[in-house]
Amino acid sequence: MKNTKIHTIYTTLLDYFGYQNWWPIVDNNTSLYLPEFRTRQRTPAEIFEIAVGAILTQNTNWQNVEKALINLKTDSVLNIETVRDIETERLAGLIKPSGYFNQKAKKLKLFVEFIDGELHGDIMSLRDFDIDTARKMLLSVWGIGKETADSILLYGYYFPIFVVDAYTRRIFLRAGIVDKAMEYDNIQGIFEDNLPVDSLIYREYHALIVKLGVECCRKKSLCENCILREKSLCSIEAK
DNA sequence: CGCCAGGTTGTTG
DNA sequence: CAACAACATGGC
Repeated sequence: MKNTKIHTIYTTLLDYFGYQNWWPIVDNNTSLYLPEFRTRQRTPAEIFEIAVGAILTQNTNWQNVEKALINLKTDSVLNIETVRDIETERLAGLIKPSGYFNQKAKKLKLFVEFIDGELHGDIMSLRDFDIDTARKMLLSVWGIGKETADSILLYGYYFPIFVVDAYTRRIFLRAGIVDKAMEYDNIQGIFEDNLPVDSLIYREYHALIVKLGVECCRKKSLCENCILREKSLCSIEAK
């Protein structure tokens, strides 16, 4: 059975916040969110940057990730060849602002090993696998879990796969649509079963969820500002 | 100063 | 299998 609330919340957030144009690309020391990202295919360089950003943003705010990406770009390190050749210690130093820098440096190295090995150096070739295979391939890489894999697949390659993150859990827990014990794939299924199979909708919806999470649905919620509460789509008491 | 951020992995009961 | 620890920086 269809849960129309899932789609209603999407259109409500889109009306209120507008298109988010994710995933950002860093240029001239700022993150760019361009309308063209909604329609045009990503270039190999962009896909690599999106994947690096997805790894660096694990449990880390974007502001810190942006600093790390700026460091990488400034030193011309944000490409497969250079990440392959750079010393792990120097890579870790460049991404220090994003936190967990030793682990993340290792993750970036292993991701490039994956591209070299499984994809024969061609990052675009992941597109040619079916969605389940591509996901399993990414999940086999140490340091890439479900959210990171799905972010790469959705925002890099436009595979129609819904990204579930901490904000998704929190917002839809508070809205009474998911429960605390629900697992990642289960929550993902709720969205995919109640929305058109459409990469653009999945991309914008997840970005809008993050927008609402940052602006209103924080750990200490700011319900007085929340459009979902205003539209009676979420009924928790403000605390 | 304490809290927290667009998670993942490893360990323990 | 669930709960918990480890990983770490910078902004508010």
